[in-house]
This record gives sequence, C-alpha cells and structure tokens, in this order.
Amino acid sequence: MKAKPTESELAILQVLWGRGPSTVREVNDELSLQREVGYTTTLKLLQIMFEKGIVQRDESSRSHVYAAAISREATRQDMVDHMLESAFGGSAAQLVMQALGNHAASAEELAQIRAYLDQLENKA
Amino acid sequence: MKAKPTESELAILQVLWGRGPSTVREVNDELSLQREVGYTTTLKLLQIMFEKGIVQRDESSRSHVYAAAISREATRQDMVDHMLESAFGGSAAQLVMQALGNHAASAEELAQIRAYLDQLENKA
DNA sequence: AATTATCTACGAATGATTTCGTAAATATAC
DNA sequence: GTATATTTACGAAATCATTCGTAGATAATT
Repeated sequence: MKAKPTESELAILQVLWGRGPSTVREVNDELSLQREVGYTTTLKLLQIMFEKGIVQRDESSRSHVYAAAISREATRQDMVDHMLESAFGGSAAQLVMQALGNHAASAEELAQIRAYLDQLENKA
Repeated sequence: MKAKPTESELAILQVLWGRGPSTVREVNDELSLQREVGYTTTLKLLQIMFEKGIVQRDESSRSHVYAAAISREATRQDMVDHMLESAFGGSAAQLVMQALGNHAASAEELAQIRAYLDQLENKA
C-alpha cells in the first residue's frame, strides 16, 4: 500500500499526527493558523481521505473524530522512496548530500547522523 | 525562481539532463523505453515547458532541439527543500536518516557521506 | 418553543495536469 | 512529381485536486 497523499492531504495528516484523533473543527482550527481555509473544505478533504483509507473515523458522536490511518514514518519513507526514484536515480547518498548541502545542519544534527552511520555499519 | 516541475515534466528533464539537447523524437524514444507515451504527448509537454521557461529550444532546424533551462542540482534542491518543509518539519537530519534507513546504502555510499560530513564540519 | 449555531453530506465550479487527435507544413521516398 | 512520412501547432477531452456553497439534520441558546 503506497502512501501518496496530496499536498493538502499531507497538511491534514501533519495535524492528525501531531494532535492525535481530532474533529474536523480541531483540524480546521489548526490549519487556519497557517493559511485561510474554509471549514467545509477541510471537511470534504477528510471525507475524501476517509474514502481513500488514509484516515479512519469514529462516528459515535455527532462530531466525527478522525485519526491518521497511515503512519508518519511509512508516509515519509514512501515520499523519500518516490523522490529517490524520480529525481535522484535511486542514489540515497546523492539525496543525503543534497539535503545537507544548502541546509546548514547544526553540529548536533551532524553528530546525530554520524551516530546513525555507525549504527548502520555495525549492523553490516 | 522556484523549480516545481510536475511528475511528467521531471521525467522529461531527466532525459534532457542525461542526453543533453534533444529533439522531441529523441526524448520520446527514451521515455518510451519506460512507459508507453504518444509522440504528440511528449511534444505538447515540451511546448508547455517551453512556455513556462523550464526548457529552451533551438528552432533553426525543422525538428526543434530542446534543452533543460534549469539545472538538475537546483531542481533537486528545490524538491528536497519542499519535502523538508512539508513532511520533515524542516529537519534535514530526519530526512537523511529516513533516506538511509530502508534503503541499504552501499558501504561505498556510506563512506562518501562520511567524507561529505567531514568536509561540512571542516568548513565550520 | 423558536431561534441560532454546528455538523454532515453532496454537488459542482475551478484550475492544473495529462493525453492525444487532427490539420497544416515540410521533408523524404518512390 | 506524386505519395508517404515527419513535424509543429492547436484544441479539446479526461482526470485529478482544491475549494466552497447549500441543504438537511441535530444540538444549543434564548
């Protein structure tokens, strides 16, 4: 099952991952902090995402409660895989260097990455 | 100037970056190796990309010759930046680890990344 | 009880992307 | 020179993503 949320869907998933299960109102309120978005627009998107199986919902109360049905991890991985395939010729190293290049990671982040590399190599 | 090519446009850019300046026929022949695509579809896409300024073209011969007008590097960077923003909360380290996680980089690639980290830290 | 507010469902408009058919011009082959 | 093939330009259909208005049901307020 490949997760390929659209741009708007991803924004909603971010809210659900961050807040946990939420009503349309709650999702819309948080989205509205960033950009203007109508309530029924958020509602419609959540309904579409429900049909697609991207979110699940609890209909026991009048205000349905939506929750992400795909994990942040898995979604990120699918997005990275897709980008690797479509733009980096499958080379993770190329992607990594591009990501670090113009994006001035902090010393702490760099150390974190080194530790991760150590872990990867010890496993092999 | 933000480069945000669509999926199809990216596929064409890949061909142009790989082959250098090419005719519609040449681009279409290469694309056809991967998936079925009509000649006029490729033509139309290149015309649209020309209008958008994504490619340039030489009309001196009857078969126009198209070339990428944006670099692979810059395009990759824009894509990475966009993904960082939309899915990784701006954390390059998170993206890097996600990219290395399920994608079993070779020992050679890992070494390449280490060298790149060294270079980054020496510069700071 | 009547009014107001909130929520869901639905449909539809808008815009972007992708695809390809057809016509006209030009070149190539017979 | 006539027929065939190749190429460009154009338009338009098909699909997808985004947005929101309206109607109807339910709840809350007065």
